[in-house]
Amino acid sequence: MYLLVNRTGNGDILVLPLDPDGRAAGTGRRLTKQEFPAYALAREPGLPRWVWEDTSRIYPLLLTAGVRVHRAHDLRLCHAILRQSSLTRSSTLGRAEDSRWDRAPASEPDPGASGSTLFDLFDDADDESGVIDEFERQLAAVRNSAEPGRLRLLLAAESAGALIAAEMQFTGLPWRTDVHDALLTRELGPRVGPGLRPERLERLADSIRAAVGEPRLNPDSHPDLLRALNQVGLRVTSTRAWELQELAHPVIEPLLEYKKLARLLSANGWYWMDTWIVDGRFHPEYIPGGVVTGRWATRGGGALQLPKQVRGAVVADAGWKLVVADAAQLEPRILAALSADTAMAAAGRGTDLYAGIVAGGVVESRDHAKVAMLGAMYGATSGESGRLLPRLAKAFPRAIALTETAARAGERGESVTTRLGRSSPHPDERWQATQAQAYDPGATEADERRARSQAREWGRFTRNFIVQGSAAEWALCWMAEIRRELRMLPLAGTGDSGSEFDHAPHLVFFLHDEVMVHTPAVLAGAVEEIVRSAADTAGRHLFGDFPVDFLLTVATVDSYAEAK
DNA sequence: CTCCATTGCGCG
DNA sequence: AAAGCGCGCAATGGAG
Repeated sequence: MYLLVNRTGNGDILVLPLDPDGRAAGTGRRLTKQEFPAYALAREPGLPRWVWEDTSRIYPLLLTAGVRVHRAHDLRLCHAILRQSSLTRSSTLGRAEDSRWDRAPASEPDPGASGSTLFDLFDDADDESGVIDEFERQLAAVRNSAEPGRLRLLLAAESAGALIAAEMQFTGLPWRTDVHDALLTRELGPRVGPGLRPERLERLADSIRAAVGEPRLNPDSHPDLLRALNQVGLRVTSTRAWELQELAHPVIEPLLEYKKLARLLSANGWYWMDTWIVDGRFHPEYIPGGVVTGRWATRGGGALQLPKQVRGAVVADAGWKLVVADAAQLEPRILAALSADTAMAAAGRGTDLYAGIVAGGVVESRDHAKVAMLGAMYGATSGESGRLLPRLAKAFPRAIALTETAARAGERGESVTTRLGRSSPHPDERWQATQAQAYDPGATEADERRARSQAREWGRFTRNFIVQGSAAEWALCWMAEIRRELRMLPLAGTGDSGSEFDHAPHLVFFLHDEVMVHTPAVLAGAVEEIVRSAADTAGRHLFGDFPVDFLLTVATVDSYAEAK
């Protein structure tokens, strides 16, 4: 059963039951914002699927009232998928002109809170039926597509992801500011005021200045630093660490150390801590579908780039544990399943996939296996990776053929589609124009070269899209399944009935192919079991009976730094 | 002053 | 442009 939720201009909530085809079925109710959570809670036992425009805007209303829902359909996210998918290209939704559903949402939080806003205009222009019509179009597009089952799974997974994202932002990641502060002080020296360098950093800056003989040099200025390096005879064209690493000169060691610590200070220093850690929790804003391939993005706080350096500050509460799980070699396993390459799937059965490739005699070392695989999925042509590719192609012809086919499609400007139906965007007009230019009778050699290089570039994008995007789908299904099973977990032993989320295991972090669950210590074993079985379930959802393993590394720890 | 591109580096 | 995908963010410095 569907329950459509729509917000009126004055902040009230309209709820309307819909039939399986998305048509109004029964009478609607008008609720105030305050009444809505209790209403939702009362309906949850019937496991309705809540249909709303934007989970990130409406769900916090429920979360702040302590109410969580099982299932949702996020119209904005699902629209984006169906609009682009080659599987629904001929649907009404696929053929329509751009509408408000195709425009980025205004980033104002809580539109109902203030009086007259842009949102009121929306509501006057787009009443209830606009939302119902959109939902009907989406259901029809799925129903009439060649792969309704896959698309339904994708939309459910995407929407579940939106629920999880809102919940994780709301709950936050346990973060010990005292541990973080101690770590910063150990590395950088005691905290100093804004604009000043901590002691350790200042000393390194002095060493750098002395080594290049420029007492006033600001090591944070790339142009100045580059000039100074050239001045002392170092033939570098940039100040990148990997390039400096190769050189022998007294300035190199302090400079590399400076760069590392300066990065720590600016990216995850005290200022970051003050800004993002509230009451012992890190609350990043996750953006489901924020990356073209379907991966999540984040806004603020750099949650997807938490350096290993500071992970020690992520510590479970007293009496609690962190269960950290990581899908091992996810993308190559996805590739094996996508291409039904049984030899490659076999190489990863019950073991590290790269080790399996070595054991099969394809290459000599795990490092070679890894660099060759990554190269195949990213489109490397030269170097070690390029040299090893033929051996992979011989051992795993189906897998490599799939990546090549995806690349060729991109080079022609065509889109590619993931396992569940997310399609890559088409290249823009400038790309098309450059290609057209190369076919012009008057085209120069340079025109052709430019077109070819640009075509290859887009080919590398589509080549990777199909793997990265399908892996993102697997990860969403995995996490959705974890969430579902966690909620069914009996909370015996915690002295709690289970309605209070403060006492139940819950997801607190997600990083492309890695999840973290914060759980009462007594339930850690059960959580590990759930995380593992959810991976198998996700594999079956995407690939049916195809015999591919999705191996996990799972660790129950007190601190994130202990995982891996 | 604000806006924007560039550089560099963190993550998968 | 590291050799090859996808991101976010901070700092700098030039342009307006």
